[in-house]
Amino acid sequence: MESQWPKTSLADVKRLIKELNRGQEFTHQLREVILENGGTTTSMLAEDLVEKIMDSFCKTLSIINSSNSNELVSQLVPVAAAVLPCRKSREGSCETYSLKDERECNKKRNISRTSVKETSTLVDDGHVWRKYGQKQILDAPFPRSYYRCTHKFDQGCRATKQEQRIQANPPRFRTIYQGHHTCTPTNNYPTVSQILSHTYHEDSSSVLLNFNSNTCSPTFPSRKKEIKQDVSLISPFYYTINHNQEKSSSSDDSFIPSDDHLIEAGALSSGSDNGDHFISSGSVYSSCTSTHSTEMEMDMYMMADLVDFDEFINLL
DNA sequence: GCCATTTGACCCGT
DNA sequence: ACGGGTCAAATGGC
Repeated sequence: MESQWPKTSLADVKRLIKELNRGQEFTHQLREVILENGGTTTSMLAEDLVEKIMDSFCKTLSIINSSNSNELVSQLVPVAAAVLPCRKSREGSCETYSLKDERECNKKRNISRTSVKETSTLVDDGHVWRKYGQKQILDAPFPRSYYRCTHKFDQGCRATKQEQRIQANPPRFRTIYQGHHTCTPTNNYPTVSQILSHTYHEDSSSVLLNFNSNTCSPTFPSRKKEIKQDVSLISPFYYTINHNQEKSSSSDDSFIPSDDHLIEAGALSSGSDNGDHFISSGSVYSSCTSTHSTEMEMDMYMMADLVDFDEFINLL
């Protein structure tokens, strides 16, 4: 299968995967260290691991950048900045993050993540919310509803959202998500091999691999209709690896023009399902369709868990 | 009876 | 002082 890839693109993808995998492993180790220390201020070891994670992600960005994939980089940088802890400038540090970036990062540290989604209907984003207030907003024709994650008190999850109707006819709703879910999953996640095995054994079926280790929602549905999760919250991007030289219709932003395959990235539209290119969030979505395309949507927040990227790329 | 929603009161930032 | 966000008692549905 590797021969189907253009050499340079394949090499870049493999390097990218490897670096992501490293970041995953280091993050995992860091979590272990933090857990061992009972969540208190950690040691030089933890600091070193954070450095490695930063290095890993910076290299990933450089690899992508060298592939002239500016659009993907433009999406990766803010995501990585949100994921990774800010740090002081240090000799030999990755050039991807400038001092200005770090200042911006520090400035935004205490600002909770916010995203806005406008939809024609109030869709179930897969999370369990508890309404805690409603208020009439000045100069707004419709009241605004306030929701918090149902796990706010039992798990300290601080995710909230606001919903407000902004237009009567046709109906239009604005949902503002703040913070991200820190509640723990209630079930186990499949491995990549499980995903691929499941996918290829069930023709035209689809499965979801959820990277979102803090999700409150079901994570391994077998049917597309069940794969409805919060798209806006995690600022996702996604890749399409098309084995049939067909440009995916799920994105307008091709970042690696290639001979045999396309890997695409783009911001997701709100919860759309356009047949073969179903979009979900916080997840890797694999679809074994008639075009044999595989879509991967990667939640960069959740790199610490679940997926062996080397195994994944080897299986492609 | 339990749990989610409603809604007026209160808090806080500007 | 005002407006937006949150709290918490009251209410309603199962």
